[in-house]
Amino acid sequence: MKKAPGRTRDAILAAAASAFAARGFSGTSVDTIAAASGFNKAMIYYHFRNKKGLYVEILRSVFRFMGSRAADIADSDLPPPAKIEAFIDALDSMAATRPYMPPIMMREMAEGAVHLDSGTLRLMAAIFNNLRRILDEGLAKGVFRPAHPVLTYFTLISPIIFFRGAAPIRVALGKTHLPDVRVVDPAAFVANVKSTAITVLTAGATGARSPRPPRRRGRTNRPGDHA
Amino acid sequence: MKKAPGRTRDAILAAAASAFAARGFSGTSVDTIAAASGFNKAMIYYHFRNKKGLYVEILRSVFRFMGSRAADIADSDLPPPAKIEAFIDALDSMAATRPYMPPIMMREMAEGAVHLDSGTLRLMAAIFNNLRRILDEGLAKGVFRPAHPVLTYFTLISPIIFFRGAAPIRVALGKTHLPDVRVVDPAAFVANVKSTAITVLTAGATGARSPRPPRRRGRTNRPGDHA
DNA sequence: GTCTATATCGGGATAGAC
DNA sequence: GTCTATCCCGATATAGAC
Repeated sequence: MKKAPGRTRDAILAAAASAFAARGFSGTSVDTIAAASGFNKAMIYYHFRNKKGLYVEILRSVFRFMGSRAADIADSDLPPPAKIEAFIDALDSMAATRPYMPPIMMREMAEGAVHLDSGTLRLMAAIFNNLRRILDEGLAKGVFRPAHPVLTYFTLISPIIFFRGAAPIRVALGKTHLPDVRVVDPAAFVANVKSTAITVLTAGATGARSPRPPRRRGRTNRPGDHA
Repeated sequence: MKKAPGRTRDAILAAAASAFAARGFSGTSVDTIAAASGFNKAMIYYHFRNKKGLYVEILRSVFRFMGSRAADIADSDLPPPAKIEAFIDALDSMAATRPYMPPIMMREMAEGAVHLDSGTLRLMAAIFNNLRRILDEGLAKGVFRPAHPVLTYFTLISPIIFFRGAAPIRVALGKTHLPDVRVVDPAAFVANVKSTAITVLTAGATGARSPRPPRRRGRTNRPGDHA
């Protein structure tokens, strides 16, 4: 049925990503992945060295992709605040497009990145460094105030990853124990993260012109959207 | 050597919490926990039903503790902004005192809370509801603007959990790939989360008197980090 | 490249002595 | 309450046919 070159590999990778996201590395059996991919278990060992090899391959692609997007944004000619917004948008759209990313990232964080070889760690560091470049540029241009890059990094990344990654538990809790809580639109959440970031970064900057005054768009924050 | 009543149980719980945090539920073997606790594997099955029973016991204690702290704060007579700060402080001090908490929470989020029975989910919901009470009180008193509780919840929780939970990878990355990055003081990070939260919540509130004008302490944050 | 066995072993769980 | 010994399933990994 399925014969295209590299197709098998991709099917396995896709199935594995979802499975690893849902149940973690050791919680996922190779048989499960094989079944989900539509192929046999032996194919996994044919295309990848072993279970960990498959897992690391996924991690690498995740961080590589994020790193290249971050580099594109940092290299662009957008003004720094727009770069920050683009950075957040990119992160969120990746999380939305590839729902396996947030859980996998959360698990790796919790695990202390023991599965990450030096090359993959470099990819992670690259993402951070691109954010740092944006911050430095904004500072040099006088549109950002000084901000610790690590602190900023976590403040931007964590809400997106957490919100997207916690989607299943969020809806489960909403249905059973918090039925009166209005569902949160992901776009509203992202808009909120963006406007928060911009305001924090631009407030008190040395430079005169704040190229994009922090206004709220969307109805993230409107009278009466409390519970 | 160790004979005090309930001491064995506690030793097992402590060893299990660390192990589960580091390697997850299925990544941790019962033998490992037994060895770390100083007891034998059979003792685990004597004191707890099975591996999952032990795990759920830990989850329950975590959420119960957080829930009771949150309730205390919500019930206190502090002004709402101080309650928010106390809420954040409590969360962070729990994460600092019990380093196993952030990783376990991150893993449970990623897993969609499949290990959580209805009772434990109620405990989680209780934490959220206490935050919501604080927000409602602030709104009623005119010191907070309307804010969606879920959005606020994630914005407060995720940076703390992420930052504390990612401590191992943070230092590892810092040493190997980002040697020039200044180490972030957890206290500075928490201060930043607090001042951001307060400013966001109080900005544009209807009420006249803001019982605690959002001033920043520490140098994490300065003029106008609202949004 | 893809499949069907199958070897091998780790780990959850229990029996039963002390 | 605590230990040793053991059962046994499930999961990684491989051999080898097609």
